[in-house]
Amino acid sequence: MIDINLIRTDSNRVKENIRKKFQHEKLGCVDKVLELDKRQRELKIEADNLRASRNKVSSQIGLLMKQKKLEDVEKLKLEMKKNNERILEIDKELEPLADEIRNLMMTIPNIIDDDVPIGKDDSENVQRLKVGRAEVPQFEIPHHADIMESFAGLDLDSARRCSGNAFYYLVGDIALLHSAILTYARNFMVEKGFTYCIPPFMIRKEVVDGVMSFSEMENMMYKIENENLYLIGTSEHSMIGRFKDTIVKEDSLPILLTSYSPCFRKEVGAHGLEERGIYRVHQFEKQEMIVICKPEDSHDWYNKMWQISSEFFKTLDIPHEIMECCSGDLADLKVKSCDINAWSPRQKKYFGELGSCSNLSDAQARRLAIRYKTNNGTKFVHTLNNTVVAPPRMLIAFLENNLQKDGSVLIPKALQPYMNGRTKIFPKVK
RNA sequence: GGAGAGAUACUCAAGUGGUCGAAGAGGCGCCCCUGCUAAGGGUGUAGGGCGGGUAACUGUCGCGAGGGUUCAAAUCCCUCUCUCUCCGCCA
Repeated sequence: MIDINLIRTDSNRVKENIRKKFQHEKLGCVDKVLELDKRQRELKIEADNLRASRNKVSSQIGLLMKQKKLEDVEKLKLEMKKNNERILEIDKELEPLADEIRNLMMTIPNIIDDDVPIGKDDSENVQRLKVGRAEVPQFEIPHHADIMESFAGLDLDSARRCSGNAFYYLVGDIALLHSAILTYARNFMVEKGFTYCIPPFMIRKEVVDGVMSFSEMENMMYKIENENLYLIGTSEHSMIGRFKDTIVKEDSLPILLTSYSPCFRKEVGAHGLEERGIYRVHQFEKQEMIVICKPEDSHDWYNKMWQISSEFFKTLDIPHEIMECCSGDLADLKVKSCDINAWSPRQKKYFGELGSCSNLSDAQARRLAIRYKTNNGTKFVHTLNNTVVAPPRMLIAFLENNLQKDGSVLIPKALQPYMNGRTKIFPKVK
């Protein structure tokens, strides 16, 4: 939700932003908000004036009561009855007006950053950076599910029987690798100055509404039956929720956190849920980074954050690219966002979303009332989030890029301490 | 799950129908004292949301949320939510 003042003072900018995002059907919302807002203010002024006179008369009545001038009191009471009827009328008209404005405001997207590339959808995202040598080896790289199976490391059949489609068992070295990557990622972030945090894995509806748009919620969140609780889709949700309705100290900013959590996603509407392997699943684990900072600093933090991800990937010998999301691919709450895609020597292209770095500016802060105090009043903070690593997906890239011709997989130096010093793992199944 | 207590501004906290933007305190500003620190004395100051006004200023709403009673509600009534404490259960 953007500041309504921006619509009042510079509605063209808001409209221009909507055009940039190719959501032309929402252009009418802006004028509608202006119109409703005008009417709302007119009514409010009238009601405020009526209330002012009521307040005045009420204290008069108090005085007259003391002087026992009862007939005057009765006269005034009658007057106020009429007064109140009109107030009630106005309130009735005001009530749906406020809801309508709020609903419209919720659909108006956040103002995107000036340097976000303009484009309709993800096909127009722009490559910002390429790191590592994207090579195709002499031998053929099998599908990641096959690689895992060669290590006896993946059991999808049992997972389907136990939990259904898009669940998985990781076993043995593959499972160890999974956990090693997470632990490594956690320590990596702590060394960058981030504080490690384990958040709740379920959150209340109010927090859900604060951190994501309605359509995202519908497609992602699992609700707990008979409870006002949802399973988190990412620790970002509970990490930002941690600050709901708080005023943080100015000198505590920026707040740098790295959190671990399992993530649960319905993936409704996502294509290829039936696709083989563990690319798209209902449950995965993730190390996340969160930054809460002053508005003027969010731009810089955004750049720092995706660079940290890139550096992390580099230490795991994963060639990757940073793709800047174009205007049309940007979720409505986001000001700017980029994906980190890993090289797939099997598919011979970069593949999707091993991580996603976003600047939400004050969108979440506004909804959740997260502020900090300055010399002249309180201001909304800015919130940013970025994936450090989500191991199931990372495993795909990791295995493909570190696979050797003989079927073994190299463990990069950085990861070796977390794999009991092993430099290589070997397939179990011939 | 059972029982009890509570929710007031940045924080703590007083306040049971009219003079409550809401006592008091912390905080914050300035000054003094103490050679650091901890602490002490004096003095000043502000206060949230939404409106109107170039501005000084001004109107209104606000005391967990939503309803109700009343000319008038932090205060009375109803419903709901959340928090804390104790007990129970359990990694």
